[in-house]
Amino acid sequence: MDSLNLEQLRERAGEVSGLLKLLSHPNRLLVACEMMEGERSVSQIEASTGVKQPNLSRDLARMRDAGLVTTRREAKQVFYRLADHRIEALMRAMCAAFALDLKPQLNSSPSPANDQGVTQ
Amino acid sequence: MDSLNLEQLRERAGEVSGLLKLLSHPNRLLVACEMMEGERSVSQIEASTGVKQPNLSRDLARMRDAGLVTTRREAKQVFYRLADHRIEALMRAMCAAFALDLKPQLNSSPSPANDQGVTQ
DNA sequence: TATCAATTATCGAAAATGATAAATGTTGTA
DNA sequence: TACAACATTTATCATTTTCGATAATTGATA
Repeated sequence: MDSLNLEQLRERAGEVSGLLKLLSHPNRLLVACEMMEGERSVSQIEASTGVKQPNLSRDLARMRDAGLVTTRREAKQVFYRLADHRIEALMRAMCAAFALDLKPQLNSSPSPANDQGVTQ
Repeated sequence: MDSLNLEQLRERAGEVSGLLKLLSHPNRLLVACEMMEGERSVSQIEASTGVKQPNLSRDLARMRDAGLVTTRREAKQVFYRLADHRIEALMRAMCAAFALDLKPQLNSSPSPANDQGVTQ
C-alpha cells in the first residue's frame, strides 16, 4: 500500500532525482539546511557551514540553475534563499524520518528509527 | 521557523546525504519506488524499470551495502525489499512534495507545487 | 551438464570534487 | 576619475566517482 505510480514517476524520474542529487552531497545538504532558517549571504553560509567559497559558489550556482534557490543582491553581498517549497517540505520530512531535530528546543521523540547503522 | 539543527546535521550530513545519493539517480529512484509496493525479484525490477541487469545488480548492491534493502533467496531468484522505513517515509513525503500520485486511484490534489520548472 | 537468475569484472566516457588562481562586480575614498 | 578593499563568481586542474555497456562468473535447479 501507499506506493508510487511507476509510469508517472518514470516520466519525472530525471527531474526528481536531479533535485535529490542537489541534496545528496554533505556540503549542499548543509547549505540547504542553513537556508531553511531564511535568507543568507554567501559569507554567512560559508561561515556556518565551513564550505570554501569557490566551491560554495559553484554549488549555489547549481542550485540556482535548478530553480532551487533565488538570489537578491544588496550592495556587495548576495543573499540566497530557498525558492522551492517542495524542497522545504522534503527536508522537513527528512528531518522527521532521520530523527533530526528541528529547532534546538523541540525534541519530542528520543531516537525513533535510527537503528540501521547506514553509512554510505 | 521549522529549520534544522545545523550542529546536529553536520555530524550526520555524510550519512544522510549518502542515503539521498542512493535516490538521486533515475534508475535507483525507480527501483526504490518499485519496492514501495513490496518484495520484488531482480528480474521483476528489471522488467518494470527497464534497467539492465548488470547495472541493476550493481545499484541493488549499493543499496544493500547501505542497509537500505534486504534480500531473501528463493531457489534461483533473489528478492529485494526496502529495509529502511526512513526511506519509505522520505519517499512518501517526496511524492507529496512533488505531486506524484500514490496508488493510481488516489489523486486528490490536481497539481499543487509544480510551477518551478526545475530541470537539472 | 545444460539452463536460468544474479553477480562480478572490466572498459571508456562523463561528471563531481577539492583546491588554487584569476576575474568580476560593488562600494568607499583620495 | 582612479583605485583600493571587499564579496562573489568564474576558470582551471588533477583526482575520484559514476555511468552504461559488454563479457565472464557464480549459484541454484532439474
